[in-house]
Amino acid sequence: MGHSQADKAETHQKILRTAARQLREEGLDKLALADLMKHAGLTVGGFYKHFASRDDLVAEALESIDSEWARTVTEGEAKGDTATTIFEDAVDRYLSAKHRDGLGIGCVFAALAGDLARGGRRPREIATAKMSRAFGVIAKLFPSQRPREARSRAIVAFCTLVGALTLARVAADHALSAEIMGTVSKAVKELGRQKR
Amino acid sequence: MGHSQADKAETHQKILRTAARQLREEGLDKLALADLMKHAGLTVGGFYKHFASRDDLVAEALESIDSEWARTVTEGEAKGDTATTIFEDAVDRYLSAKHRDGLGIGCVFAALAGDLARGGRRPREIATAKMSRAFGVIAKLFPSQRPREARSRAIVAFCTLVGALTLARVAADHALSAEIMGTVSKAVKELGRQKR
DNA sequence: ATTATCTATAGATCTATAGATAATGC
DNA sequence: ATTATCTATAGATCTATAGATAATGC
Repeated sequence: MGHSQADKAETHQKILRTAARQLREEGLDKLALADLMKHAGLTVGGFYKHFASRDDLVAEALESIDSEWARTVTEGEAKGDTATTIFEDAVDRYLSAKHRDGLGIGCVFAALAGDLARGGRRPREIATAKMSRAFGVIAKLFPSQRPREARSRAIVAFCTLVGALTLARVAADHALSAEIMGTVSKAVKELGRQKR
Repeated sequence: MGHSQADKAETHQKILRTAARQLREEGLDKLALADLMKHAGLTVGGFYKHFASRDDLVAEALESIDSEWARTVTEGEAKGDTATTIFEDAVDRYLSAKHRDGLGIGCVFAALAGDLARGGRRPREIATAKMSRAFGVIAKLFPSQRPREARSRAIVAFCTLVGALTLARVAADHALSAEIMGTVSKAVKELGRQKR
């Protein structure tokens, strides 16, 4: 049982990582603190030395989830990929069976947008900032388009991807789920290829 | 305090209507039976004369929510509107401030897709059937397109609309919320106007 | 006689706190 | 001395059920 400041910081991060996953898997309201702490290898009593309230945990955990889009772009640029290649790789990864079936490590909007829409001001503001950033990152991947067109298409692409992944997760029918992902993947890639 | 069979059937419908609204407003898991019955003008004790379990209520309530799309099409055809007009009116209504701010009487997917994705088999199967029907209804509004194209575009349109409304509800920033709805509205209408 | 509704409550959650224990760090 | 963690629990939920009451309908 370590108690050093370094140990505490590590514990804090461990709780956040666990919460970030469990929130997306279970929903904003269903995550239970005792269960969270158990998954983090701790007990519930220690929780309030790390967070002033459950709401604070949720806010910090949401903040800690960073966009895959930004990471994908940085990696793609390091490899020298074109913007189109980077965008299409990101779309493939977004609309993959792995992402569809991996709620806990996936897109925060596909997992939690419904909860966030009903949520308090703070979670919604955190999510809004992430959304704006995503629009910006995607728009930059449409360099052959005029800036205003690129932003519009980025917004449309993002809404379409989030809607498609969410609905593919709802679809109880495997074939329908795959059809949604395949169809939308093609359509969204075309948005990125448009000139003008 | 009436107890006739007719009264009971009326009470049953009243509970369902109330639940259909409250489920969308609060989420699949947060609706509380005592609160539901109170909103329906009753007390919690009577609940289990109408439903074998909470799960049964949720399933029946989800079933009872019928798609606005089908109704819009029937009404439009009665007025003699063209398919394009019907589609674009429906898009305008879907991406309106009224729909965005009226969770309880709006699209079941925009309100509950996240919850449904995590839900049990039964709610998901009910939702899947509704989703398939929506794809079919929208595809028929694209009569100038070849059937397979029309279906693909209908799927893309529906995913885009659901994603856009959900994200417009999340956006804490009014301008951003309006930008999402306006941008997506234009783009989705273009999908309907394409020939080939 | 049957049953739709009511009041009341048992049992199972879940958040937040109290108090004990054992390690850190001045 | 301070504090990170533990065990235990108070108080507030929520689902489901028990038993009383008052109306229906054979």
